[in-house]
Amino acid sequence: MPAVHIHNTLTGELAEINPIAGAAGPVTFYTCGPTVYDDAHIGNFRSFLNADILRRTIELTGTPVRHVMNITDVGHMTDDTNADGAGEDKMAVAGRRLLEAKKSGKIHADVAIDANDPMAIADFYANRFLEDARLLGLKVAIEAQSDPSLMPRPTQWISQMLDMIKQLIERGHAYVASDGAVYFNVKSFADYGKLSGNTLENLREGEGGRISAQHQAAKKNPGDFMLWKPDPHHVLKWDSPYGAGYPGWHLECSAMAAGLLGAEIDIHSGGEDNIFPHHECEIAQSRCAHNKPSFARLWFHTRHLIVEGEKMSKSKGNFFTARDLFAKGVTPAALRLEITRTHYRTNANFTMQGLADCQRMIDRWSRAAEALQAKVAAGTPRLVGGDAHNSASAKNANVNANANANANANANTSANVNANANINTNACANINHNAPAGPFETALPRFTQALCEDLNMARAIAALNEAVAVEDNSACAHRELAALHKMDSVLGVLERNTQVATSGDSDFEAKVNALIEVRASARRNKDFAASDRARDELVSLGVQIKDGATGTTWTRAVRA
RNA sequence: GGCCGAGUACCCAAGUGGCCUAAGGGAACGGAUUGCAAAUCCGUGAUUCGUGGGUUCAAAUCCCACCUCGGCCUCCA
Repeated sequence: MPAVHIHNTLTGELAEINPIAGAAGPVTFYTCGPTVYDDAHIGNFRSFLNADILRRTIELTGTPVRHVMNITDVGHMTDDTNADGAGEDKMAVAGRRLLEAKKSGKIHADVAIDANDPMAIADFYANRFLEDARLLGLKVAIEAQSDPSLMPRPTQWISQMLDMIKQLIERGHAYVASDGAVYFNVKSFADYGKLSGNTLENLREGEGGRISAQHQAAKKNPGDFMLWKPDPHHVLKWDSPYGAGYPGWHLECSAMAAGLLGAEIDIHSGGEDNIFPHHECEIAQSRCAHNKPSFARLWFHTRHLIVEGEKMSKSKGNFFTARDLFAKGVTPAALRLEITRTHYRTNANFTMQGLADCQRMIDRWSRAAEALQAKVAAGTPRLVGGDAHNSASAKNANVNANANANANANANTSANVNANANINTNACANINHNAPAGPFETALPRFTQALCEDLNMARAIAALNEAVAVEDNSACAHRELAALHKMDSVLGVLERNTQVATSGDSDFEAKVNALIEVRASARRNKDFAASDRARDELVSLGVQIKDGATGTTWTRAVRA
């Protein structure tokens, strides 16, 4: 198995992933998740899904991963000029927006939520986020259903944050300033700036226009950042030795990563905008509080997504949320592929055309999977040795394929296949070990290699596409299907290539099915004028029909 | 102003010194199929890599300048 190599923001070089826990893993991986004061947009999801692709790639090479992603339910400050201190909590702003959304009908008025309760707002959006994330195949969100600790929320970690502050003060890295707030002293940490390439000199005071003079005056150095803000009137506050208030937002990830993964971790990921200040500050806090030579060994940052060639930002309002797109009829699979297929360190250009391109690719892969499935079910593979072929094995084809996909890391040599056969004695009963490797088995090592080289998705996808274009009946369908599933274990699209149901679908479905029946009977009677009328009507309803060997199927056409 | 990325066909996008007269996908066009379509299948497609110089036997790839776009410089994935 090739080792995974990833560009490390901290060193600027390609680094091999060598788990702290040893070669057998697990790799400890922390991802900065969303702040749930609004629905996550596709740019957010690009960062989360790239982390998911990395995690699945590591798993593809046989190393388990312990992946943690926070859901931030503490409001970060919204007032730009007071980013280091006061300002309105985002949850309070979200509450107002919720009320407006209800008024305008964007959110059903009967959604029971108290817009004045920040925790209720956070819960509301966290649940919507988790729905979207699971639809998109974000593995950590799926795992969190059985182990919620994998997606921690900072409001549950306040005491650990206070412990860290205490440590930092005791070790001389933090101080209580004249304004009552606790700050981290950046001059006490020599490596401050190493991640972002910023030197304290280059961080010219106030250049971003977001530091208030009032707070600057209280700090020892202009670059010092807040660890605790006493504010007895804030919407969210906790007791502390420094007065009732709330923690500095960089602290939450440090505390949760340490608590759930360890004081030193293998990988930490986020969007490129997290590099500075968020991750720079995390490194400073974590290393100083825990007295360790490193925090995360490897920093993985995804560049931003642009939309139809233009910059996307919340303030401009030209962004899509995942659910916007699902409502238009975009499949989760197509969205997942569209926002992960471009290399994570380049700005990806999201387009509706690109979404359609991805859909066509996925549809073709799905057909290939179905064709292989059918061959497996039909017992097509030439059998070697004994009574392997029976109906039970055909019935289990699906299960078998998945079992193989998981166990069969490198199906290139017969030795490997035999090893797997021993593991899955029954499951592999009708595998033909003597058949030559088919196109998918041949593509798998190329696919894996491409991903191991800094997640080269384009090359991995090309390897798969080239395999799909080749028909090879001499290969064992079982093994071919396993190889295809193995590739999809990273891409994660085959399982979610269906449109998300919207409310009111059942009436619509009945109407569509009726029209399809009208058209079918008109065609049987060779009344083509009538059948074309029915077809036109279906098109105007936004329905796309496909005439297949077994009848007519339909999907909602994707609206622009 | 400082630091950091990127510009490859109509679109998305690999390739970072010779296997490049540039991968893969989509669009378009031609063919097969279809009552006609859609879907599907097959085929065609950049002598050229933002612009101008330079280095080299050899450049999309290295160097210099310029243009354009994006990110960070204490809200942001």
